[in-house]
Amino acid sequence: MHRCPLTGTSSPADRAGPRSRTGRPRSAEADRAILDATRAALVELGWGKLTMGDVAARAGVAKTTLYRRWANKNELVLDAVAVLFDELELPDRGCLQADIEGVVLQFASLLARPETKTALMAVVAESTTDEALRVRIRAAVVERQKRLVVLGRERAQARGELPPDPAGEEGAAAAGRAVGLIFDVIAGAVVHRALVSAEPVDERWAQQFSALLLTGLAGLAEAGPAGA
Amino acid sequence: MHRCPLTGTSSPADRAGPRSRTGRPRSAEADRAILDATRAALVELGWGKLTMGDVAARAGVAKTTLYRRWANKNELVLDAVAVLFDELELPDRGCLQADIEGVVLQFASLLARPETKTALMAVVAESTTDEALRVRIRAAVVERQKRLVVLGRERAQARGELPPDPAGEEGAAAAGRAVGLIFDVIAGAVVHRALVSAEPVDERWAQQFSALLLTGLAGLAEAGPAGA
Amino acid sequence: MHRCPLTGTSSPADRAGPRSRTGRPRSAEADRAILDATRAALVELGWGKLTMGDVAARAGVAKTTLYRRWANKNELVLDAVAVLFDELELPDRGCLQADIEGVVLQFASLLARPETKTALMAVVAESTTDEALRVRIRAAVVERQKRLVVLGRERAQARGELPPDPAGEEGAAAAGRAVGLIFDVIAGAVVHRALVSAEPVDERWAQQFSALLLTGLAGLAEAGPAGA
Amino acid sequence: MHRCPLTGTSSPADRAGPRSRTGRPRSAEADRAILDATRAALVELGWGKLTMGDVAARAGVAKTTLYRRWANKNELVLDAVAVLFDELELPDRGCLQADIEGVVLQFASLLARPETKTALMAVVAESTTDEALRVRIRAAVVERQKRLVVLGRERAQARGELPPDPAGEEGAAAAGRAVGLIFDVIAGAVVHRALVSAEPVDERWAQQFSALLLTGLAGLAEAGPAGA
DNA sequence: CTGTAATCGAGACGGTACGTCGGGTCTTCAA
DNA sequence: TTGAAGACCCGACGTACCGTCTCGATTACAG
Repeated sequence: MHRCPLTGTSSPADRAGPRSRTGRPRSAEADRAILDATRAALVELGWGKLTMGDVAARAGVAKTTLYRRWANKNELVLDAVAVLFDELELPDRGCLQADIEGVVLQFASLLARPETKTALMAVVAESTTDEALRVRIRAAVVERQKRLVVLGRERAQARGELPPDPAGEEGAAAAGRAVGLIFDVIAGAVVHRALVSAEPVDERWAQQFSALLLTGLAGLAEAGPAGA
Repeated sequence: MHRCPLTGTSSPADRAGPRSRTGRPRSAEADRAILDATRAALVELGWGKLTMGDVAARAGVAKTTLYRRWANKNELVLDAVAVLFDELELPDRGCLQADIEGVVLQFASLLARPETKTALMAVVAESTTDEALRVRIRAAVVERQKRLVVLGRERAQARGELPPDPAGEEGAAAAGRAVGLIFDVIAGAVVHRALVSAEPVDERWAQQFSALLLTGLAGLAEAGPAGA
Repeated sequence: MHRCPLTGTSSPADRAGPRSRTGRPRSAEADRAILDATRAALVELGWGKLTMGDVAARAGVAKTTLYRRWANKNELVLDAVAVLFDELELPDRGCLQADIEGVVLQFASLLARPETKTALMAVVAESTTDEALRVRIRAAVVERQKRLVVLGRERAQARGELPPDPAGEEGAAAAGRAVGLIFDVIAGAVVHRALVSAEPVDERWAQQFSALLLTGLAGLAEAGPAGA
Repeated sequence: MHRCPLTGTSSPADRAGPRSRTGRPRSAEADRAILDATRAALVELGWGKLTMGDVAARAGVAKTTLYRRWANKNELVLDAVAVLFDELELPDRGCLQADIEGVVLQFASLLARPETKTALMAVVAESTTDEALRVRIRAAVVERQKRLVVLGRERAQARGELPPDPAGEEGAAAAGRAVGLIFDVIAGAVVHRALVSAEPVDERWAQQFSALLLTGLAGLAEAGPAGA
């Protein structure tokens, strides 16, 4: 296969290996048009009814141009949706609970967008039988969100709301595990409520959840050094 | 339309509307064979490559027979997978934390099965553009799991690990919200770790997660009566 | 391959082997609609621009229905055009030369029809690399025309314009060779003038050609018994 | 358009309109390589499966280079095949019948070559819907062969086997018609036997055909002055 | 010896058709 | 009425060629 894995930042037009020195170069504008068209098609049609031919037509591009860049619908849609996760930020709201509430609501509003909600689950579903896609998801989605957790934790430690990371190699590993745990709890709870339970993630829920998590974190911090 | 919505317990062969009194009765064996074939196909092919024709061939049945019982692929797969959730139980392990750990590991091992993991996410993805399917999912999956949370909570209250539900209509509502929250946190975290982060849900993770949740619940119980 | 060779008379719907006793039978109307549509498309578009999709659309039929009956464009077009050769007849014009002129003009007017002219050469061209097609052409076109030559010869013999076939096995072989030769001369000359030289096959040409052939036949008949 | 019609003798590299005095000149070697590659591809693949890209690759040349010289597949293939007709000659075998037999066998052996047989019919088929191609075929194939007929006739007249052309304008016209007729009969019969009837053009057939034609010509010569 | 102008290989591009596959329906015959 | 078989319509798939285009790099001739 001549396509190489997405690093999470490179544009697809770059991904033709070592950039062949000869021949007509790939059109960067086509890249942009295709991704825009993909998002538009997701909004209108949803994952299930989105077709490669339709995306090509919307982008004013030949189908071959799509397939030259992406091996299949999964990878195209993932790339199209991944950039939306760049919008997530962690504004400083003064205290940890407010920060958590903020990120929960922000994430929830991202999931409320039709292109995100329909695409994300579908791509995860496909990734259960497609190792390459699983790797791409980690790079394009998981890592992009995890850094928010890392940042929030550091900020809370700076404020004294959480104890500093334990020293040593083992301490770093424990901190890493904590970040992973927290990330799965936050993202998992929000996604599950929004898409599986199919109930609204509103202010009240965000507040209750944040309270639960905050207390839990405090307990974890106490027990952590000894327990883990 | 001659098909009626799945209640979550009835067998598909029962669902032929007013049950015609004449003609050849539907084969119950066909039902079983179809659902078995569906699960087998999910394991081998995953959701994306599973086809109705293939399921019919595996089951030794005509496609007509499938469509007489299920309106489409989504509903068939959902029914085929839903019964797996009946395996989930809540054995009494003596204390709340152990109970939580138990249910987490049990759910994780269910999600580790290829037919569950690929089908669940796919069906949820489809449900974002299919209201009927969303309803079916609630009945077949969400409610089936939620009762475990309810049961666990009652058991913990009986043991005195959690305060009893507040009285009154408003108290019942608050209790309901708490169940929903806890359910989304547990199921969401496990699903997210298993499928999105794609990392193992092992004893250590289950223990850490349970500790986090337990502390959180205690805090919630204290603040709950006043705060919510 | 599940398709069997054309016998020249059977309808394509019959050609599904031993006629499976089960399942929905093939639509005879679809057969007719497809062949009609093929001829119409040939007239409008010519061989080169005729597409399977377009034929299907004209016939109000799915592409799969075409492919279920014919393996490719060549075979479809051949079948569609072959029936036109049934129109050729040999009216008794009283003497051999007049009969020859008649058949020449008749064949020329058949070749003047756009569907015939574009299709015939194309199919012959393809047959140079497709043995199965070559067989089909013999059955559907060559044999259909050759019988006219046989008939004309018999009639001329009855009139005493040509000597009777020599007796014996060898005589029959010689007669067969003569028929083949005459056929290739007539059909070849007309096709070549019409399509390669691209000049009109009019009364004058037909008369000249018939005179040439008639004299040649007389000479052949004289020399034949001894020379061949 | 910068391409001019083929005269039948010019090399494609000459045909760049007013021949710009500046810039890099076209590679004559490329011309040769392309035509060779085209013939090779015809042999291996036949007309139907021959592709421009494949020819370019075989010739070690870019597709651009092909299209700079030939407008399309038809014209390229025609040019590639046309030169083969230059091989046809008319060796003096002493008498008219022998000359006819010679030319028939020679033409038959040319048609037996796979590149000729597949290309000739295909190009003729295309020419039924392409006027420009028809003109090209006349120049590249028809005229090239017709001169053999003219030559053979003159030789036979010199030998006294055929009467001399009648004098006057009308006589010249009649002679022209006779050449055309003879040409279509010879070429048509051979092509038809070889490609449509798909039977061998061997010595015996050639001899029988020549006898037929010779007698016919004699009769035509007698009747001609009066009848035409 | 420097510019101008055409060529060359390479390969991306917009199109059109291909032949196949899957979804879901319909038709026939047998049970 | 159900069930197996299989034809049907529809629409998308991913591929293959077409003929065009844009690159960077050559290669001639003109000044």
